[in-house]
Amino acid sequence: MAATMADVARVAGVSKKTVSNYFNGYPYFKPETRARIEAAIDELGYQMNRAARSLRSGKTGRICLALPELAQPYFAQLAEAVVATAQRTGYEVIVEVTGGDRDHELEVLGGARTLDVDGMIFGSLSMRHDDVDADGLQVPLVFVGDRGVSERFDFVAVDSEEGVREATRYLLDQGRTRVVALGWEDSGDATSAAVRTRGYIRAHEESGVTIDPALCVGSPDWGMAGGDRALSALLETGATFDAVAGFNDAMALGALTALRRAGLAVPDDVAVVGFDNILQAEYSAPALTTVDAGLTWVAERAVATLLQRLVPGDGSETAIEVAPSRLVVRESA
Amino acid sequence: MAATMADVARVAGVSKKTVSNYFNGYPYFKPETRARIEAAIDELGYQMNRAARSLRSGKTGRICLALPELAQPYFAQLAEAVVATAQRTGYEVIVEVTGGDRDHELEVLGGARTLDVDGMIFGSLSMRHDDVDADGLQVPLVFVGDRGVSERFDFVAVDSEEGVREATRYLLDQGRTRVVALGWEDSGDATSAAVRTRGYIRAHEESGVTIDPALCVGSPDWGMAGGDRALSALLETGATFDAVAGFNDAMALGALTALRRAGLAVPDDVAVVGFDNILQAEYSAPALTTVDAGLTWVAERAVATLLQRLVPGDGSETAIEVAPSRLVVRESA
DNA sequence: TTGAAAGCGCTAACAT
DNA sequence: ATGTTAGCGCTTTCAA
Repeated sequence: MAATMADVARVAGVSKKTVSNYFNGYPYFKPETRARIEAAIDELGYQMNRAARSLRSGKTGRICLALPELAQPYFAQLAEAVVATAQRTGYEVIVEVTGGDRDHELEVLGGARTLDVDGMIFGSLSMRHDDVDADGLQVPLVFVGDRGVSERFDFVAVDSEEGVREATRYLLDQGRTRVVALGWEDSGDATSAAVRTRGYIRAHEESGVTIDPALCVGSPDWGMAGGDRALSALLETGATFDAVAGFNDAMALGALTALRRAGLAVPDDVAVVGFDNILQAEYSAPALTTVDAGLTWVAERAVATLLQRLVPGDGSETAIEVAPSRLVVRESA
Repeated sequence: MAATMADVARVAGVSKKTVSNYFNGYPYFKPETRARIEAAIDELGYQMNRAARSLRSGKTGRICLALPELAQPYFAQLAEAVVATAQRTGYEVIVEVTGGDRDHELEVLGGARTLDVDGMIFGSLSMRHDDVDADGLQVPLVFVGDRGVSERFDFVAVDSEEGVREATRYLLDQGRTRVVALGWEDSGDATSAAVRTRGYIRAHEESGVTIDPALCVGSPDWGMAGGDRALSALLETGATFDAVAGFNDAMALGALTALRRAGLAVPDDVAVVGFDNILQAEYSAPALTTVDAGLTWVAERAVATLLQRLVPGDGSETAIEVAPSRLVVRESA
């Protein structure tokens, strides 16, 4: 049987409460008391029972990170940064993969209590935020995603509209006029796709270039496979274009593959830009011009904001923070 | 205040135990009792307090997945598969990122109790397994890694020696004779690098090709950056070679970048193979010939083996399972 | 600066 | 097929 706090107290010749104080960072100890406690802990190899502490204190020391997927480099890199930041602050991270499935997302959202976490960070592509029941939440929640998709929660946002606008402008400013919108979605919805589409449109308006609807291709899958498929399909139609604005790096990377298969030179025949600046963007052939979306900054702010909410007396306003982003020019455009 | 089981019992007009039975899958219920309980749960929006359940039952319903990093596609894909499999079985996954740091690894290993998990899956590159204190473990543990690095724990292994041998043979059988060993480590240690190095050596022995020590390059970083750096450095020395055997896909992908920068054609001047078959291998330019290491299979077996150990009466032998692997030929070789 | 007692919400053991 | 009792190991009053 593993040692309990009572055992430690007995061996150290103090009360349970004193040992508890020790573990909770209580500062006032006779040096001798502290030494005796530490010796007892050592001798018994005592490790605290977290379930008991949770039950009593109502805190778990865990947060949940819910993501549509983990295999996508963007989410993997976000997750690594979140886990690293949380670890540094003494929190553990439960990772939930929702598959971008709305029902699963809502289930996770409503299940914080069963999940047994103090708070949640939610990175979502699929969920519309306006119909989330904010009052039904059992723990603090921080969203991570595209600026503009929500105003009602703590939100660490990537200014993807501005980023895609900037990337598209970079293409247009080169004199390219037929730019494929890879990820297009012209809905009024507050989705990542719709937000980024607006950036693409604004760039064209600014440059006075007319958008050809034939170059606006959506993709249900925002991974490399999806980008490849969408662009290959476009190529099949016989459409001509001199650039591709991928609404994320993975799709842009997929587009690179499709172009290579078609024998088109990048950037000579077709220039390509992405958005996110995932690690892989630097190692594609050619290396991908993209917009750095401040992944690490986002992760750190998300954790910091959440932990702030966990502080008992916290009454600060709902925070919307926007990550700094910047164009990263490489060979593909 | 959130509802407790006692509240549910009162509203349903039954005892706490009956409600508890309901949640624990007890099958014998009067239909009416079941309906009353469900109505009460609904009415109160009851969600069980997991901390209390854990404290009492000694089970947490959580496992820990410890990995050197998450941003590497191989680990990200492994993690996604582990999380998905665990979710399917009703377990949550706490992800720990060790940074491949031995001290951190040992800390995680010894901290299962404080971590509050029922078991652990440990994917490690850095840890030597022979000095892990098997008796000090507080929960069942399953290792995931290269075959041959451990015999003392439940182990779901990738036969990387055989895989690298096969990949290297594929190069040698083409008549290539100067094959770079990217990831080389000629230590007697049971590390991934050493194991894969043996595969490279065996392939050469079989083919009767002499290994040039100048082509054996190690890399502290097994990511794309590391592969790029190591191969670039080799190129600097003026070494000539007609192929590269990357001991994992990420390094092979980095090598592709280095070769392109040097103006070398793949596979005409230099053929490249990797190991793992991560998703990205299909989308590099050119697409990477590699060995599929059965990532998903590994994740599923690891979870299944761990859950088997969690079954109370389980007394089965330590299991060493080896994942099926197979060469995947693409354009790069 | 430390101690004693109560109780968090659940399940195990036993009873019926 | 359902109820009663006890207690898991901690933290939280309250007291000294």
